[in-house]
Amino acid sequence: MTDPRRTATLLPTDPTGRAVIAKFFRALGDPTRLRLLEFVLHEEKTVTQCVEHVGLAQGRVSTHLACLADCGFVQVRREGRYSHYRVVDPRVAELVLLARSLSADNMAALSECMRIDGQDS
Amino acid sequence: MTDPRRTATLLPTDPTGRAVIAKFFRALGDPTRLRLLEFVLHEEKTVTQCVEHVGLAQGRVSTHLACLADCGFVQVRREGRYSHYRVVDPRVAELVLLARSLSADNMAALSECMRIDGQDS
DNA sequence: CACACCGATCCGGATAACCGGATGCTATCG
DNA sequence: CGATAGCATCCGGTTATCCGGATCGGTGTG
Repeated sequence: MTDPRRTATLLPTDPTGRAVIAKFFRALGDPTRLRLLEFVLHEEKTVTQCVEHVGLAQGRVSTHLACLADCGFVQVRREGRYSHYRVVDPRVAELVLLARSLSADNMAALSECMRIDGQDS
Repeated sequence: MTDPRRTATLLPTDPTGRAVIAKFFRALGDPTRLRLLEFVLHEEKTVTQCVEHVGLAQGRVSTHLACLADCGFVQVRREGRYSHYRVVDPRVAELVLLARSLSADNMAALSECMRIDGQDS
């Protein structure tokens, strides 16, 4: 940021913003972020609460939450020295549920797919 | 396949299969795969057609398609030496449209999110 | 005002994912 | 039956992503 030139996204590598949609999906493609998303789905949580919940370093959790906020999945509400995160848009839950139902029919193949996260043996 | 121990996914790191869902989303988190998915959304395409469409190496495209198939987004139909790929489940289009509508409201923040694909300046 | 608390950002290091090019396998064609 | 076309898989290299630990700003508290 602090970008002098406003040409940040002039030629977005593709006409329909596919790269942006891909980024959007990648934000959901991390177990920790998914976990955090579920955690703040129904009620506001502070960063510290999230840290306790997922058990990762505070800096990491803060970054994950900021990422989710950038991508529009969660909202931040600052109050004194606390930051409260929460999901507001109901389409978020809808999206996750749709993904869950879609992947339920393919759990086997999906979990054996070595082309993503190829952990063998 | 050829799996001696059937304990492939005994303790999947999380109870609800969050890791699998994350994998599922990551499959959609690549611009090329997204492009291929759209390409085979309404009609069957061979690998060669896909290669011509996206302009990447044949082996790469083949792998991308296999990945999409593993994750249940597309189906394969083998005919002679041709492999025809296609989207069958209508929920796939639904999922992508939902993502598009959700990200549309956050294009600005999303495209500037440096925490994913941090390409600066 | 000094101090503890909360949260955001920066840093190097480790791992996963993407890529092109080469190779192998099967099916069709001449 | 040799040659070729269509796909799938393997390989080394580059880039992105995730991580913990350290640091820095801002906010209350004693």
